[in-house]
Amino acid sequence: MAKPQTSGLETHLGYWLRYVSNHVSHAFARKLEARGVTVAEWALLRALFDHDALAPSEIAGNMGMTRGAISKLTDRLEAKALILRTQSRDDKRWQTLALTASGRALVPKLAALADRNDEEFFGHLTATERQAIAEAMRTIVRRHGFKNIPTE
Amino acid sequence: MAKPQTSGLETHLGYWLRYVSNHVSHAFARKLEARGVTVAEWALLRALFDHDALAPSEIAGNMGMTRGAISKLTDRLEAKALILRTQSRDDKRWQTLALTASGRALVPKLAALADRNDEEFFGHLTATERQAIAEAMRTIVRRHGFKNIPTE
DNA sequence: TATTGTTATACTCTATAACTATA
DNA sequence: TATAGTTATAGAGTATAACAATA
Repeated sequence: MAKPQTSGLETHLGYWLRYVSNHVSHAFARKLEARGVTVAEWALLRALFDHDALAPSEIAGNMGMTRGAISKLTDRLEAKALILRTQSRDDKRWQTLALTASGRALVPKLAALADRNDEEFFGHLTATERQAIAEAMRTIVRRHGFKNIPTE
Repeated sequence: MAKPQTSGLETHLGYWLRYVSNHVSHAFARKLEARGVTVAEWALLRALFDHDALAPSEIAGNMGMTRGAISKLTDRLEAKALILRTQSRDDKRWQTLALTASGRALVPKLAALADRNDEEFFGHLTATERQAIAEAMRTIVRRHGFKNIPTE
């Protein structure tokens, strides 16, 4: 009748999610490494692929990172010639970020790596299982009002 | 007929797991902060709760961390008087780590925080849903031979 | 030599806060 | 003053590698 007083690590669903997520993410990071980018850089490049000309502070809001973190991230991406900073004429405090030609060319290749990584870890699940898990995760995001794009 | 060439972030199950896992883990970290420990420290303390007198290199193997990382971790835990380092008599290269009285008293309180955190994020799911997700994760761990205990 | 634990270095991401330039 | 972007600092985590002590 007495519940165990001290639950173990493996009794928590959060433990299992973190366990798998860490490995999946690290495997993805190793794949991206061959292209010279990190997971955070991939997330930003992918965002610019759809919405070019975003301002750093907008990105900070979308991705749940601080402006300082975005500043360092864009430093690295600019040094790799994957994005371009442009000052706004109207308000010189604002910048807009956009992909360079080589940045835009790279994104589909990175997306293919993401596809391959997902297939590697979740390919054995049925489509129904994958959808059920994804839906459960989306529900949790909705219920808790998460605003960040994960970058780890 | 043509598949989209450049898949988006949200098309990958790995993205959703990382998204939710990061938030769940950060929420847990904030709860642990009130007790002055990190998630990595919690995982080590919980391991010692079951298997006292582990050697740092054994822990490194179990948790998938380097010996250097364990060394820093045990430095902090010893400074907080939660664990004790003891040199082995037989082979002076070996140490054994064990919980102090206050360390042992703390673990059940941390476990309660973990229970509460899990309930907060996954409590709305049915037992069947939770078990299905946990089982899917365990299967992935088994298939890929993961060896690390997640500490982020 | 091989192994244990420690230390040093470097990098990523996180967070806070001070700083500049502009409005 | 308020805001955008930068920079500095500090901490936790990762990884590699050199190191001393011991076997």
